[in-house]
Amino acid sequence: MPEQTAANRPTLEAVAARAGVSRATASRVVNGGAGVRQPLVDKVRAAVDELGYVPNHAARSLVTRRHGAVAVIIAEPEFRVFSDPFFAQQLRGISRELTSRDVQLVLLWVEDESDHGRIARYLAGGHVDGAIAFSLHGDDRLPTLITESKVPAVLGGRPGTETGPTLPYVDTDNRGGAREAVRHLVSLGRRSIAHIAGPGDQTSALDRIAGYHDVLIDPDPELLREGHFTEESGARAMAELLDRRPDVDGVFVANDLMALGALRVLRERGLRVPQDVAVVGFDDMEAVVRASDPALTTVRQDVEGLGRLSVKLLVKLLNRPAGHVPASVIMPTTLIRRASA
Amino acid sequence: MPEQTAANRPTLEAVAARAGVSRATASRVVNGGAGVRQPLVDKVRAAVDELGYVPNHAARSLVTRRHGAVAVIIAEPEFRVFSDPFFAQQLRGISRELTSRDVQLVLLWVEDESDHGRIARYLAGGHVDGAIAFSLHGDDRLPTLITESKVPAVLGGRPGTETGPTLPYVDTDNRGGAREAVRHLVSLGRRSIAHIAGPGDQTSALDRIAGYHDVLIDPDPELLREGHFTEESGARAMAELLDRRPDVDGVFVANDLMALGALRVLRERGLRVPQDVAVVGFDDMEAVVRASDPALTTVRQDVEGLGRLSVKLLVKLLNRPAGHVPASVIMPTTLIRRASA
DNA sequence: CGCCGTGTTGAAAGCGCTCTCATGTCACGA
DNA sequence: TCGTGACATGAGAGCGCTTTCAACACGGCG
Repeated sequence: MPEQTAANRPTLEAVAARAGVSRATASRVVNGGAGVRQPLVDKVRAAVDELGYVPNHAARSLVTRRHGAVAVIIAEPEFRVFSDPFFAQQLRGISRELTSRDVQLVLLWVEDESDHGRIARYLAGGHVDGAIAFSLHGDDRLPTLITESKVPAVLGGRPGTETGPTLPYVDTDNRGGAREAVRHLVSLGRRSIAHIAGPGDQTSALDRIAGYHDVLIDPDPELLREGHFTEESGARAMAELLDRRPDVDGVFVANDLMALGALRVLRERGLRVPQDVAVVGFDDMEAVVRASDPALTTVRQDVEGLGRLSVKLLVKLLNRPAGHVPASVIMPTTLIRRASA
Repeated sequence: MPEQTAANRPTLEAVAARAGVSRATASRVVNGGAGVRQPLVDKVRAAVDELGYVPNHAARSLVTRRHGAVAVIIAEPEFRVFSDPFFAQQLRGISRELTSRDVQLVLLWVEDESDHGRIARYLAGGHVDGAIAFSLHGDDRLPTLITESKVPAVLGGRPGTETGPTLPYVDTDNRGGAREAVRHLVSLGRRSIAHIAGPGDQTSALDRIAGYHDVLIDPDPELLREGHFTEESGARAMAELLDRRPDVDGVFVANDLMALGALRVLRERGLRVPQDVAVVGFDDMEAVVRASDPALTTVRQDVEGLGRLSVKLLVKLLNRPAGHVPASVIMPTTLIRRASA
């Protein structure tokens, strides 16, 4: 491969000349070689190798109107992205899946509403073939914005109370997973089963509450407490719970991190887990589960799989017969039984 | 702004026609309007607004050979990205700084050496104006790869034992910060000062060790223990330390997370901090520091600033007079005095 | 009054590629 | 032998933009 800088890259023209074919034929070979006879294919391939030819993406996009790139929009205030592996893991799933399709990932990090204009402009600018937005909160205007930009897009996580045309989404079966967790506690013979929920502006938290209510009809409101998905808020919720309902013998906690806090408080109060109080978490986050004592029984969700799935859904959307929007996808959960329940 | 899909976007031609000027003049206005008289500037601006014109990036790149995009290469095995806010924070700094310059961020996540080919191809493909790679380990071939791709690039963090042409980098003053930490312990009158270091394949860990040695000439090797930057490894190192050198009265721990583990062990052993053993961490990671008891004295590094700085350095590199490579940049640290030392 | 420099505008080339369409080739059947 | 259809190939248009260069207008100066 000859020495070359960004400036003097060989063009398809050069490849064609070297291979003794037309630019059109060279182009066909570079794009798969369909409809070109083998000897010519070989010649062109050889020329490509010898010259170190790499197609010019801008030129290609100009004519194909495709970009081989997808925007990933993270709308999340700083603290959550940092405290929660959830995002990194989902992003990794997306990254892997895009990579395997040879599609680039353009990261758009939205800090607040003041960024909306920029995002809208970028999407409308037609720089990407599609978009994946994840982590949306109840009142987020982002889905509307994205819809208006006309860029094919999917959401990671069920959107909130958006009206208007909705985008397809992927999500974990939060409600079903919660049901399974609570049913498990019931099957252990627990009578006073509490729920430490996540923040009410996130659909995942709401869905888990719904699952709790699916199984336990009309529970004492004191048994339902809200945390912020952090260890500390889980501890606080557990403490309050014990103060008001000392008879509690089972707790379904909306995520593992809060469950960790709950376990700590139970330990501090001298209560045995699972004998006195059985605890079930949600997520099956490796680092957290490993740190827990006793080992945490929890509802596993495949976060990386969620990321991958969002890409698959987007791809389906991009290849759809015009006007047909694919259905949203819900990923199943698995109850992982360990020592805590 | 008229209804439009990705397909029927107005072109510069349309804007020019509507404004009653040539395409060339319209282009000048769109790109700042230098050398065009005010009345025409206004007319073109109006036409742009009325038509909702957005320049076609591919067409522009094709002629300017610039892309308005930078690749950010994360080379890190899964577990660290997740356990350590360091990366998200640095990424956010980069994202913010690029956004403010209207440059897009293309994320390339490198899992292992098998991805190197793909990365090299992408960089050589000339899709981006520059690259920022961060989190490199001692034997990483990535810098070489990047250098060979001829794409202007900077590194986040001092690279390891690479030979050959090195890329400019940004890094925290790990050595200076470590010196400051150890000097502080000395100033407190501590006599047996230990160091719990990070893994030996990372330059940041090595530099902090060097800083420790700068202050303490020829310390007992037993006072130096290695961890993996995790809470647990910090605890283990502290336990070993106490077993072998029960006289230890000061510890400089290479990061806050390990310091947290060290504090836990000290507490478990009934030792008072700082009275019996003074502890200094490194990073000043908010979430960790908040969880520590007593409040952790630590060396603050501005991680987000590091990310921003890497962008600034790259910009300098891109605008350099040919052949002139800007110098690497080291960011200063600050000792934050709290209760633990 | 003519010339020249300065500043503004437009015509047109061309960035590197894809893709349509016309042309050519070849095997086969009539 | 010739026509025919299937397939392979090349010529060339054109994607939307920037940028050079020529043309032109205008004012000041000799």
